[in-house]
Amino acid sequence: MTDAQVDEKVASLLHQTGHRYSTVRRRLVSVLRTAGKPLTNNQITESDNSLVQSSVYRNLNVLEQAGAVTRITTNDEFARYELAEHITEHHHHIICTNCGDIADFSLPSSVEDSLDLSLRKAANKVSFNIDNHRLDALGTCASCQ
Amino acid sequence: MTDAQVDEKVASLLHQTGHRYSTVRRRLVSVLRTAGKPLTNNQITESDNSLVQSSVYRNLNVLEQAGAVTRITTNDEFARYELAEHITEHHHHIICTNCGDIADFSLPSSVEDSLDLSLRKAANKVSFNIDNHRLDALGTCASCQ
DNA sequence: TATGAGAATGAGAATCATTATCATATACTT
DNA sequence: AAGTATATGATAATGATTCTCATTCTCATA
Repeated sequence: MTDAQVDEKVASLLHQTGHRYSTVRRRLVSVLRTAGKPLTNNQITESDNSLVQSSVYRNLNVLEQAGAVTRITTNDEFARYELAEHITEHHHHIICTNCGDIADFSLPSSVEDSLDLSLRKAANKVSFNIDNHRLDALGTCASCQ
Repeated sequence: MTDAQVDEKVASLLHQTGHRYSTVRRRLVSVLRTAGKPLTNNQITESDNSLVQSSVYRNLNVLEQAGAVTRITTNDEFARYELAEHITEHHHHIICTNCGDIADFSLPSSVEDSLDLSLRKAANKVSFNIDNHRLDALGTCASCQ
C-alpha cells in the first residue's frame, strides 16, 4: 500500500467513526508507517518532536477504536502501537525479552493455515469464538546477545 | 505432577535462588495450581483471603525470578500469572478480548514442530536468538458472546 | 530449646504509564 | 465569514505495581 492509499484508508476509518483525519493524526500514522515495527509512546514522540505525549495517547486510542492501529503489550511496562494488519499485512513479532525491542516477521502460508485450523478446533472445546491470533517469538535481539 | 511434586520442584527453584518456600508462597502456588489458568492479583487474593495484595505482588516476582511462575500480559490493564510450563506443560491461551478472561489449550505436536521450525528460520533473518514462543488465540468467551 | 542473623510479611507510601480535564485552537458546514 | 463541533496541549488525576520499613518468622547452631 502506498502512503496515499494508507492515508485514504485511515481517513475512511476515522470518518466512519465520526472523527477527522487531523494533522496530528497524519503525522502519527506516518511515524508508525515509517518505523515498520510497533512503537511506544516515547519512541513516537522522539521520532517526531512536534508530537505531544498526551495527544499521542489520545489519538492512538482514537485510531485504535477506528481500527487503524493495534495496541501491543509485551512483558515490559510500555504499550506499543502499529498500523493494523489490514493496512499492512498479517505478521508476527519477535520480542527481545531483555530490552523489549520488536521485529516483524511472517510465516509461510502453509504454516499459517494449519495453525488456523488447529486453533479453531481448540477454541471449540472451550466454546470461545476466535477472531484472530497472535504469535510472538521470544528471545534476544542482536544487540542484547 | 502431583501437589507434592509441584511443591518439591518449586522449593528447589526457590532454594537455588536463595529464597525460602514460605507459607505465603505455598498458598500462592496452591491457588495458581487449582485455578489452572492465569490469574490477576485480585483474583488471587479473592481466591484466598489470607493473602495480602502487596505480599502477593512481591512473591509473584520472587517466584517469577526463580522460574516457578510466568507473567502474562493481555491487552487489559492487569498482569496475570500462572505456574511455569516446566511445572505444568507447554500450552497456549485463548483470551477473551471483551472481559480479559483466559482459557488454556494445547496444539498437536505436529503443529508445534512445524511452528518451531518456521520460527527458527524467521529469527535467523533478523538475527534474534529464540528461546520460546507464545501463541494466543483472541476472541470472545462463552459468556461474552 | 534458646538465640541470633537473615529472610519474609503486611500496611501504607511512592512511582509512573496512562487517562481525564478544560481552556484554547482548528476545521468543517452553510 | 460565522457558528459549531472536534482536536489540541498543558496539567492534574488515576490506578496497577513497586518500594519502604518496622515487625514477625525461620533456620542453623550452640
